[in-house]
Amino acid sequence: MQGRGRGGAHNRCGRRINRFLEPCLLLLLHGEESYGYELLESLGKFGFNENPADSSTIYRILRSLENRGFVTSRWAEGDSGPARRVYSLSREGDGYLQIWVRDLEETDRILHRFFSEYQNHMKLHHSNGRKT
Amino acid sequence: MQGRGRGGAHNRCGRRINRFLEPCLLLLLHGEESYGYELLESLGKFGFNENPADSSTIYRILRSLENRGFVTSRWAEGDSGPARRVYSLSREGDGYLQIWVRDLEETDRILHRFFSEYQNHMKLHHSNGRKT
DNA sequence: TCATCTAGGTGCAGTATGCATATAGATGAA
DNA sequence: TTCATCTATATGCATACTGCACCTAGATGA
Repeated sequence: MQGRGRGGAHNRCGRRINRFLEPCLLLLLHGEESYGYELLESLGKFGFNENPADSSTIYRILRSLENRGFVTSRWAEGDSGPARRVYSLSREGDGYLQIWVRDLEETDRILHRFFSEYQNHMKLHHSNGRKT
Repeated sequence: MQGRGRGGAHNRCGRRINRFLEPCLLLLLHGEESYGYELLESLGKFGFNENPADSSTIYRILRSLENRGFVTSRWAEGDSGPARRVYSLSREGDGYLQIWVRDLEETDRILHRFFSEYQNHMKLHHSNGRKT
């Protein structure tokens, strides 16, 4: 992304899979608006059922996305329970999701480069007669 | 890993690809000792040539690995230049690398789950007649 | 009345990390 | 000798990320 002052864990190397919840939320909001509490449950489909996300993280990411103009929010009454802050993806958010997808594809390539290096090294190392 | 007090970006969800340099360094040290400055250059083979790691990060990860007993270090004179702190992988470090590999394989699965969800959603969404 | 569920949020502390900078030995050119 | 440069390690700072604890508050039903 654009101009930060300094510092922080953005993305030089270190290919952020931290902040991975962000693209998941963007995808969930793509084409269908939703709210924090519901999104929290919807995240299960991405595979971290056993390690569910912390609600505070979800709410903070949603507010951060709104501050950057990638989603908009409004208060809405539900069929039951307290009012909900309902989020919608903006055009900019749609573009940001595309950027995330390309970024994650690059992460995937780097990950596979690591696996390749690992397997190659272990094969050579094993033929050197070491039991690991 | 074992007992941290609280806080911190470890690995509930958020599957740390942050700290990704750590397994890369462990793999580089597997079977061949080396030192920070050399490791920094060797990291190129993992694919972040255009986005090289910051040396301070490398040195800090190495010290952290040593504090946790995954590597040991000694000072050594090289053929030229200042003395080097040479690191060797310990038995525990070898086990830690295995843990990292399994962890990254899980990251890979989650990443592909995301791609799958993305492609599936976009296919359905497209047939709904939206131009995105 | 009261426990519980739904819903959103803040404060704190610890971790992670890029950038700037410091230190210092080695090397070779001016 | 002096000085720039390369090699090598390290620290300080600011920012970002995030799990846990905790808070507020409406809705619901026993």
